[in-house]
Amino acid sequence: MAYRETEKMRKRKAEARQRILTCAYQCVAQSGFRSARVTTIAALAGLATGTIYRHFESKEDLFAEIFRLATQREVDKVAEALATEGDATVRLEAALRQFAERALRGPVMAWSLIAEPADPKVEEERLAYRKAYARLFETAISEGMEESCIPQQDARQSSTCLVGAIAESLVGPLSPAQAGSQPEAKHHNNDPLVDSIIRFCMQGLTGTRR
Amino acid sequence: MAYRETEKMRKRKAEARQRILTCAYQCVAQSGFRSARVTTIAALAGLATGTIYRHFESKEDLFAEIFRLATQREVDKVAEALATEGDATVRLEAALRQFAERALRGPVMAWSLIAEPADPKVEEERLAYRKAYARLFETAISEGMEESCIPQQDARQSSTCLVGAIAESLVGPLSPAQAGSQPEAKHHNNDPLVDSIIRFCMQGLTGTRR
DNA sequence: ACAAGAAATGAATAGTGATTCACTACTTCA
DNA sequence: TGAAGTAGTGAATCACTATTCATTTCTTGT
Repeated sequence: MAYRETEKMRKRKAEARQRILTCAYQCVAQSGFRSARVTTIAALAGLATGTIYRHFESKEDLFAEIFRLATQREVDKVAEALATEGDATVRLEAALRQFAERALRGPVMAWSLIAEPADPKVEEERLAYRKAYARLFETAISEGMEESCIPQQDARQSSTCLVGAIAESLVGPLSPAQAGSQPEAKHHNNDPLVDSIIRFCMQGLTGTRR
Repeated sequence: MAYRETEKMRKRKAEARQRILTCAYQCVAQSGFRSARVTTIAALAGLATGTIYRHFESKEDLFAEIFRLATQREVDKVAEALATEGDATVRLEAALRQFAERALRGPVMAWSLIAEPADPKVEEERLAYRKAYARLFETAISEGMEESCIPQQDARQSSTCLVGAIAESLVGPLSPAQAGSQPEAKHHNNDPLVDSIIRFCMQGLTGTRR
């Protein structure tokens, strides 16, 4: 016997894998899934094309993983906003705001996550992603109903509507056609667009004019 | 000179074009854009593959046109529902219901129109399609504000939220993963799903609990 | 240093389907 | 009927990239 995988090698492989993910992420964040090429990613990572395939089954799998990562990041932020002080409506409002503002700040990635056409495996992840948001909101709505600051309703259905209303409102501003028109480093805090989305959503939830 | 396009020929060509559209429509309604093949469509229309290209620039163009047609049909129906008697809220509610119920009745086409990944030109049409709905709703909302049965708000923004909330709520039930589970000839009138979507939407609009 | 194996390489391959185009068949009109 | 022009045909081509794999380079333990 002569070669056995050692800790050092394991680590190096893990690093390579990580680097691939990072570079692929970068590609996608820069111009979406559609135009991301395996060859480009490999070059960017300083690896040969074939090497990608030692770390990932297929391009689709790689992309699905990127999607999962990007998603996790977003969902975590929203979960965080949802975990602050205040009654359910306050927390939900903060969460919706977080969702919308983050999307407006990273429009290409947001668009890829929300609306860009993609391969089946990625689409699957997308459904999961939307469900993750919906679940988060659903829980908060249920809590709100218990605290009775939100009237009785089908929490799952309402959360789906929330996700839809926000996503749709963002598609216009996010879609690549509009890409150039967004001045780069805009803050998007207190964006009136975000305010009116949130007003609609909160009204839909509470049935209370604001 | 010997051959000049005559009325008869013009008509025959128009018919062929129409037939292509019909067959393509059928393909899409049956299994979506992704799996529709130019060759299949040609065969279905009783034409050679190449003939398709005498009538349409490219597959993308053909599909964009189908999308436009299908869209027009749907939008017209919603416009119709919006043109009935009653105050703005009543009419809007009827329109939303029409939108949702029609989608549930023709799930494959609805999914293609709402969510199926597609080529850029088709995606462009999709944006237009969603905007067409939004515009319709927007007008009704504005009317409602004048009639003061709907409180003051950004009508465009709200209409976008409506479209998003409905579309998102339908994606789950329509997505091909669920396809088999829908018993074929279900009525979808008084579907509780539709009711709760509509409740959310109308609350969002009016801020009035129902 | 060497043998045994693992990892990396990247040019060549392959699958997929849209699109082309040289050719045939048809239409028109004198 | 025949010349001129148009429509229809469909097998062959092309474009695009993901993926493969024979070969090379690197690691490891003796």
